[in-house]
Amino acid sequence: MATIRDVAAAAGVSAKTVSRVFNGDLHVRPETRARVETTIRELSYVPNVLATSFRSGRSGVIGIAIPDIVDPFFASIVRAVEDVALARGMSIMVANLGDDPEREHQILEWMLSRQLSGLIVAPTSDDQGSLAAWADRIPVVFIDRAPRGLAADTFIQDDFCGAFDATMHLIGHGHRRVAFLGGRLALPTIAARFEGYRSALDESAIGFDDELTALDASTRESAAAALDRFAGLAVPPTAVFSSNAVSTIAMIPSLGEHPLGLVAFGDFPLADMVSPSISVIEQDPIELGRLAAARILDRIESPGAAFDSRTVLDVRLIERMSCQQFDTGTAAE
Amino acid sequence: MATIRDVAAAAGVSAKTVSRVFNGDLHVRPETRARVETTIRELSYVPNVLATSFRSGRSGVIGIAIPDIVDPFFASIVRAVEDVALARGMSIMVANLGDDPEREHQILEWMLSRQLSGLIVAPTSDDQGSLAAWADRIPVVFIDRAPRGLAADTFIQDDFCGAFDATMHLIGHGHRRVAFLGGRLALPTIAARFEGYRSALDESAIGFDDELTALDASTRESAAAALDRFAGLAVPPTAVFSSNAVSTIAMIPSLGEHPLGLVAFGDFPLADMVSPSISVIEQDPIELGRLAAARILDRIESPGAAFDSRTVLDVRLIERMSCQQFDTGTAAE
DNA sequence: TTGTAAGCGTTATCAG
DNA sequence: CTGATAACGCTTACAA
Repeated sequence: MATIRDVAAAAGVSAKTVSRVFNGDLHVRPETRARVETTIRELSYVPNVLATSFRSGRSGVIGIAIPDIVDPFFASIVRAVEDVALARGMSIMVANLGDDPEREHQILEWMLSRQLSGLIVAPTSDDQGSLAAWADRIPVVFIDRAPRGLAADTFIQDDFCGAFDATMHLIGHGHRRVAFLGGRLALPTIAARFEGYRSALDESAIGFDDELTALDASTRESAAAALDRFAGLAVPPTAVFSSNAVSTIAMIPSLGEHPLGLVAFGDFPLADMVSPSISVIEQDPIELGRLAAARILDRIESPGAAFDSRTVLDVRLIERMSCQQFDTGTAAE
Repeated sequence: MATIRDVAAAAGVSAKTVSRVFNGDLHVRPETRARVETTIRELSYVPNVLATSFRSGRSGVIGIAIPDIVDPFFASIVRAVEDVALARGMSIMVANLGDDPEREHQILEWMLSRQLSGLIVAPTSDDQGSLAAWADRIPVVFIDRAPRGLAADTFIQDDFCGAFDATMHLIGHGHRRVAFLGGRLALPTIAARFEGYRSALDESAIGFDDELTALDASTRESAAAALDRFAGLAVPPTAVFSSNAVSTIAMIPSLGEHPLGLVAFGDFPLADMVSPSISVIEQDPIELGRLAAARILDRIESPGAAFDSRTVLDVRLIERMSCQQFDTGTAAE
């Protein structure tokens, strides 16, 4: 491994000159530059990234912490971030937070102690106040889930409106008993979707019924139990709004036994291929990732511009068949 | 940010002593140790990782390069690797290779120049000879796809037998015309599966028919075109062996129009929920990831033990409904 | 335009 | 048991 000094010696210049050539400094005589460049190639010199980042105090690494890389939604975000980062000469470090706030805390501390140049987080805990100390040292951007206890750039989608539209759509199909399925209300996304759901109910003069809410539905078993409970109610629901893709996927096996109307938040692979095909609120993880990455990069390049913006991406309903299940025939229009 | 010297000054010792305390060196008087530890806590001193890794020449980062993080198979591998790495105090750096050999080359060079402690690769190109120079400097482990032009630890699954069993299973259901769908034969996995498929044909005294192979089926459009072509054949196939999950998922929409028997390599979410449910050869990405990570860590800790092993994980057939489609009734047993 | 010297934070070496 | 010193490879000030 040739060092900058090896190159300098071989080219008969000082280390600083080699450094200048490598960093495109203009104040180098063309012939000197040419000579150094030749030597660099001959010795196949590659700067030691460890030394460079140590010296500069910046690692050139963007951290991205998400609940679960196996979820295609977050995987798409990660890929979008990687594309943007790579194009600007940075690399990414991925961390899976899971859904344990304690683990989140440990992992974020761990990542941050690695002198990241920036951090993108989709948090799982309900308070990010502990990041405040870090946030004014390095750029932190939140994605998909807004931070609590901390002001920072945030890129989310319109959870409220998406849920509102989804619920309204079911109501438009004549449903009066619409259940809410899945998700932890401690998450800002789920909380906003819950609000959207309730607003749609209010708007339609349908009272909210506590019994029609089932939060634990992340596995096939728990989703089945939730639908069973619904079926046992005095006045069972005829439709369900599923608040997240994990719950939607978990409930699919039970849909045969419980043919409920359904609109779900979050598209997923094969949503159009199961029967019935699932009507969904479509998000745009790639755009979300791109925007967050671009913002992080901007903040890294101009640390002065510390402003906290909130960008809300629109979502849209993709109508498939599941919303027509059990259609009571009293469509709104 | 307190440095080691701040702690040393505050505790009235030298930097080296603080270093010793931090690294659990035994040659420190208990009272000195106690004093230093107190100071460390008071100043909330955290060693600068950049400096440490610069000094040691090792980054403490394991690179993991895969074709596509959005593919749940590779996402599971990444997560397993992360779990193992984190438990041993290392972090991971993920890179998406795509399916462009040129991009693979650039990205691997890029990663390697970052002084990784180790690298796990599922390569996309057909020659990894260019990694040889790196491979004897840092541990490199291949996963899912065996390397070519280079000897290194490898963790793969039994592609040949999986494909053989899948094809045999279809033949057992009475099929005599079994097509092969999807995948780039340049990949060692697909090549081995193709061999398995042909061997099953041979074993059953069914001639291989070139026309029953359709490699381009990674999108819904191309998969549909492939099945259309099959249907137009003089003697069309009655069943298909799909060599990879991407092609399987791509062909699902066409299955309605072309009700072929099907066994597919690679399980995927909702494979049991589409109709017909898809019989698959199940792999174990988590075990694959765990093994590869453990090996990398071992190699990092004992660089001397440079041996090249090849571990082949078993796969197994999960029978669902798609293999019975178009059943000709002449079951083998 | 080019070079010199100093130092980023940590740890290995060698004294004491 | 503890400390001074040097060194890792690079870049920033400051000179020349």
